[in-house]
Amino acid sequence: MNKRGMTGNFTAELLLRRIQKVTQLSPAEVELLMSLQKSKLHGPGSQITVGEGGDVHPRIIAVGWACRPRILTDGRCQMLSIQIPGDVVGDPIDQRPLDMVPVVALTPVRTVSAKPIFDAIARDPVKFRALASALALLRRQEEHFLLDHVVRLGRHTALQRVAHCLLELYHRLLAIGFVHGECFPMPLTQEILGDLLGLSLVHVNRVLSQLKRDSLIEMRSGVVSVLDVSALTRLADFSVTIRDRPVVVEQPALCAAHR
Amino acid sequence: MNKRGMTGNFTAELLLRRIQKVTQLSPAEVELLMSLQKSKLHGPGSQITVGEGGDVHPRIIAVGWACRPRILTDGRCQMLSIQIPGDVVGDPIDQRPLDMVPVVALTPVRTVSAKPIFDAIARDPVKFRALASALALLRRQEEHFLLDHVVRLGRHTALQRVAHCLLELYHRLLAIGFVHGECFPMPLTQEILGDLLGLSLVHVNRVLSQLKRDSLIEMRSGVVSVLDVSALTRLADFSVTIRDRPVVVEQPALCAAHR
DNA sequence: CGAATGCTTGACTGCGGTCAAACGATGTGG
DNA sequence: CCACATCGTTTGACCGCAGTCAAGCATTCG
Repeated sequence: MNKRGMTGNFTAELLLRRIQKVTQLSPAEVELLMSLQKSKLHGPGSQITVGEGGDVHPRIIAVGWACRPRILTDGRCQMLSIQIPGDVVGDPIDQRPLDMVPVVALTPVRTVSAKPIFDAIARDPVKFRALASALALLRRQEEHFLLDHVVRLGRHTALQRVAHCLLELYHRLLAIGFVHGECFPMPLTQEILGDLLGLSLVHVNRVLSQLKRDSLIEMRSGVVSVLDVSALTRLADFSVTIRDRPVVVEQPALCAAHR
Repeated sequence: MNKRGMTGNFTAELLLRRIQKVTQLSPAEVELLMSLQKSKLHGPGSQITVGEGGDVHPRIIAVGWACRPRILTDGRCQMLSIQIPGDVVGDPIDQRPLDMVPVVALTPVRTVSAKPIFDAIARDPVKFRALASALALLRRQEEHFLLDHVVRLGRHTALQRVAHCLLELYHRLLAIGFVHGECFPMPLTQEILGDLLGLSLVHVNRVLSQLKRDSLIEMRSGVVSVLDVSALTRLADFSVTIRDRPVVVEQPALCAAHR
């Protein structure tokens, strides 16, 4: 159904779209990405990256949303991240702790194995040089979201956290073409949002109601409409730093900005 | 003053001690580490990693404590991490966002340039193979602390956050031989602790008072005594996962533990 | 239809923030 | 040497954001 009548490998197209916005891939690399097969289905609650033997399998999310939960001893839960289509999980390079954490499907999720990619890069680093650096960029983006997550949890009010989270999702979904006008799909329940943002289910609901009341967003049946991006951005102290190098703080004077 | 009468390069000894607990280095690698010179002094509030031109310089902290602050638009501050002697900052490999963030001295800090290390690894990856993998391990440890930080900020009470933080510092300082008995140096002010743990200065004080009142810790003039490690560990839901592979969660069932 | 899941609302409570003042230690200049 | 400023800690009073408990509602599904 593609305009160019390709094989219709919907899977890698998202990742490809994302990568090609920042990196020029060689034909061989594009071909490798488009050749990925063997998609696998994961029901909600099942682990995506951890295989039967306990070893980690790299996979690309094609459809559905996932997360990386950390379960506390009292049974409560804190999400480290949210994964959406086009995200690579279980990246074996560097054995990063974040990628060693189990990834759990939140909706029905369809993935393809990314092992051919990493095998190819390991076999011929030169030929797949651009692809490797594109994946490194994805890793950096992920860590960037993690740093934002820390600030969000540490210093933002509930209102700011929800707004900031919606904006992050807005920009991430924009990059894979999932935003139509000002609307995007948002299958996360309010309980999951609470576990992500360090809030209670009830309070997430109250905050969302307020955002709706103030006409900043709309939300119906799994679809969010961001009515006022700039107002939301101001409210959430959100900075669009999806680029390569983060902004460097001007002042050497630590927290001298304290008034 | 060393038992073996070495050059007395106190600097790299801490890093060396840390590395040799987990990795066997070759004589050439040890020699490289011990040959590092040109230590530089940074006053409190000054940036360590960012040089004059805005480029990032890798350095090893020899003396003093530092942090990675994120300043919000309203002037408040959230620390992403705390750095202690033996920590490598501004690691250029992978251009990790965390290592691109400015590192700011909290006390007077003495560092040495780690550039010779990364140059050597780039020049002869085989010869300095063990050193490279040791540095990769340090990066992983750092990311591990970051993940803990997220959980701490998201789901812990003020009491747990402070306890958890003290335990993290306890174990990190233990690894570089800075813990004597149950005491260790702790030059962080309560304001900095607040900025690290997402709490107000006042509340940090209240919590510390409570921990003292309950005889879990003592604290006088920049020295902390952990009186009851196990009680503190239980209180803070702290897990000692400084090893290579993090523990894998048993249950595939997401947050089914929710009672 | 009932059961399960997720959303919404209200009442109440308490953890932790804010404001303010005072105290102790350290340092500095007249 | 003392007066004074600075920095960090400590304490009290007050308040509000957000958690908890509980019930009711909406939607989907078997």
